[in-house]
Amino acid sequence: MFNHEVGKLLPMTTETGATPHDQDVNWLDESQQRSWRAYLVGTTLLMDRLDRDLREQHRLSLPEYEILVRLSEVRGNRMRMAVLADSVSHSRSRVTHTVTRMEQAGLVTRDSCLSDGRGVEAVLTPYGRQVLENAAPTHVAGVRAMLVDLAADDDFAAVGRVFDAVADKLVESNPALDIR
Amino acid sequence: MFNHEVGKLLPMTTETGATPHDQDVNWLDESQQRSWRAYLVGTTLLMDRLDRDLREQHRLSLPEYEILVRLSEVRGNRMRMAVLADSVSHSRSRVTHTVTRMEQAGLVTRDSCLSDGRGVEAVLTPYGRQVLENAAPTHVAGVRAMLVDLAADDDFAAVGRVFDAVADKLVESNPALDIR
DNA sequence: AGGCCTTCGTTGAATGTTCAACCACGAGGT
DNA sequence: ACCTCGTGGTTGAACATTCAACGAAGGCCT
Repeated sequence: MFNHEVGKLLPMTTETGATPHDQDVNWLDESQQRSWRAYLVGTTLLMDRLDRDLREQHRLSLPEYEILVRLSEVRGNRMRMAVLADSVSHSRSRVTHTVTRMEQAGLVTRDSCLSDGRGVEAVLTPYGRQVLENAAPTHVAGVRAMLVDLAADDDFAAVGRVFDAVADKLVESNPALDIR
Repeated sequence: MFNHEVGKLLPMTTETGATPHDQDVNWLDESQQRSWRAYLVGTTLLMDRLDRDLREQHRLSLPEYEILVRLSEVRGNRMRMAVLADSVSHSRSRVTHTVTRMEQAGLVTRDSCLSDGRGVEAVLTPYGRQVLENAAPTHVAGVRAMLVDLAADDDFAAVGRVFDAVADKLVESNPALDIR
């Protein structure tokens, strides 16, 4: 018998039935599925919105904003490219491109690293700091309005725990290769 | 006095100090900041990884996979483009492009809608179903290993609640405009 | 029938991201 | 000094996404 209804599964579960090596798959249960899908669409909409707000109000993308924040937090307002990349969890290539755009916009400059001939540091400019300081209030307000203030404190703390674990796991299992 | 240390704030909080209209900003507290950042990097790493796994093992991107799932779940395995777009929370344009690629790969076909001359339906092909059924177990295993099984049941349920609220809020406040 | 407004979906260009290849430099061994 | 290897960062092309503009059809009103 041929099963045309794959079943109500979240973006990933697909209770098949007429498929190769099945029933040894550990599908998500109903409630897990709902949570997973809520997370998927919620995250999509949220990131989309935060990015849009920053762009419209400050001509800044979310990834650019994150880089400005990282630079603003360290002493000297300068960071090696690789460290910066790790800290935002983006590929090196991506950070190179992003920093190039930010450099053209006057938000940062590049400076070669004295202690290591290969190294390059991204440096926050006064203008970059200014843009960040203008953008930050808008952004925080958005994060509150669309996320933090919608959740019970305990629930939001749980989100923190869960994704801490996720990040640990994924940094851990990072296939030594420059996987990114 | 000029404040060079912006302060330890999450990707968004930036306790400024020497800035325009400050202190009327409702910054996140320490714990909220940690949660927010964990969520940001965790999500980045997680999506990255799930996408990579699908690509390497099944020549399928995560957005493509989600579309296959949606189609597989609905009666007739066909869906209007707009409904599909809403269900995955992507822009119509994006879905148009994605479906075009998927059509070229033989995963879906397009069919014009009889009841509405403007309408177009995406239809899952048998091959598309096959690819989905092959990919699903891998994908679910990934979702479990990098997320679900790392979290306490209560914590994961909390994630569901939080992002349900987020999605509701954002669909709600959707500026009537075809914002996407 | 005509006109106006909206929604549906597509298009192509601009923008961002990934991917593979690459060069320069540092580290360790001989 | 010389290899060899790994790392840091960049490059350009391929690929994916966004954005603004558009044509086609439905809905409504007169």
